[in-house]
Amino acid sequence: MLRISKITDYGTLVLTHMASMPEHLFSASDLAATLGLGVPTVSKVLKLLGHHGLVLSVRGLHGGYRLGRSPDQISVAQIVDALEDKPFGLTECSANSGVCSIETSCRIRANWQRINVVVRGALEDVTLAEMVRPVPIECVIKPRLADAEPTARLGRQK
Amino acid sequence: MLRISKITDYGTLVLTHMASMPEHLFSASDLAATLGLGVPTVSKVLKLLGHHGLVLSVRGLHGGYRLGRSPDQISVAQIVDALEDKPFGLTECSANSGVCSIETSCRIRANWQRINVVVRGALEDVTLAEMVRPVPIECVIKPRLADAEPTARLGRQK
DNA sequence: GTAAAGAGTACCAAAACAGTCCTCTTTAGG
DNA sequence: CCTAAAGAGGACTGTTTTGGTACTCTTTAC
Repeated sequence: MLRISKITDYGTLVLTHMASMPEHLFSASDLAATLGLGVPTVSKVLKLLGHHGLVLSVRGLHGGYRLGRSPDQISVAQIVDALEDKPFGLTECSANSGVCSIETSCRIRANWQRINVVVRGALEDVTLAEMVRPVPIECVIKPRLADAEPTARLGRQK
Repeated sequence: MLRISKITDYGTLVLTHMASMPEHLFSASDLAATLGLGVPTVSKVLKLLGHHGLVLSVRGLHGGYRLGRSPDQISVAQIVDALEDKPFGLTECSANSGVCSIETSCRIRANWQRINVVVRGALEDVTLAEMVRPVPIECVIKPRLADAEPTARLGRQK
């Protein structure tokens, strides 16, 4: 359905927050409390990020996590790769379905891969450093394409 | 998980096949047989496509479907819009989670929207007409991530 | 009037997600 | 060297999505 999973969303949140103090050591429970997420959830995210070197862990008493490299060396694509369980791609290579015998399907797949390249480029283009930087345009009022719910909770952040 | 759903995949297949004979009237069962898909599945796809004007239906005996407009007027984005049930966007606006009160989350969301724009642009850029055109490269053996031949039109990144 | 074709809706099984929990290892501090 | 805090690694489970089907109604050529 063309969405990133919740866990990836959490990942960007966690990493963005950590990027604001790149040298600081954060415990999972600290982060959970600060970001308003569950401790087990944050732990899971951090474990996965650790596997890909996006964060470094320090075990033992007074352990925690810190950023694995500088924020401008971490792209959104890397976060997605670390947290989404399936490999990147808009389409499953439908290679094993019988459909592949139809000659048109081959052309279709090639075109989807072309699209994939562009999408991935977009994800690689945005780094954590940019996520942290204040956004030029004001970001509060701007509605999403189909933002129906008029909850006013966004008003507090200016 | 950053994938299009199967139904969208089927939709591109069906439309691509129809685009090869834009004036011809196809019955759902014809298409199902040709493409090796189930009749109910193809029906579902065609019904949804019809709601968005991508195909026109002719009811009654000897009825069927034909393309709603010329292949170069149908973009992949339109197919996605017709067949994915949630509105386009990589992220749910996490509006209702408590996370929104954190000030960084606003910046993150703005950045995700930037990414959304690029992704959507990629989908809007590819038309059915292009999907039908023979692909320059041979496409059978080529593995997934390997190819990155940047088409001039698509090369928006960097 | 009938049969073929689409329209609309409801339903169910399977897969994916999200979140939690449990046990084991590491390590600072007393 | 014992303890408690923190991470590592799995396993598990309830819920949501999805994919596919089925059933009934409407339309229309002959």
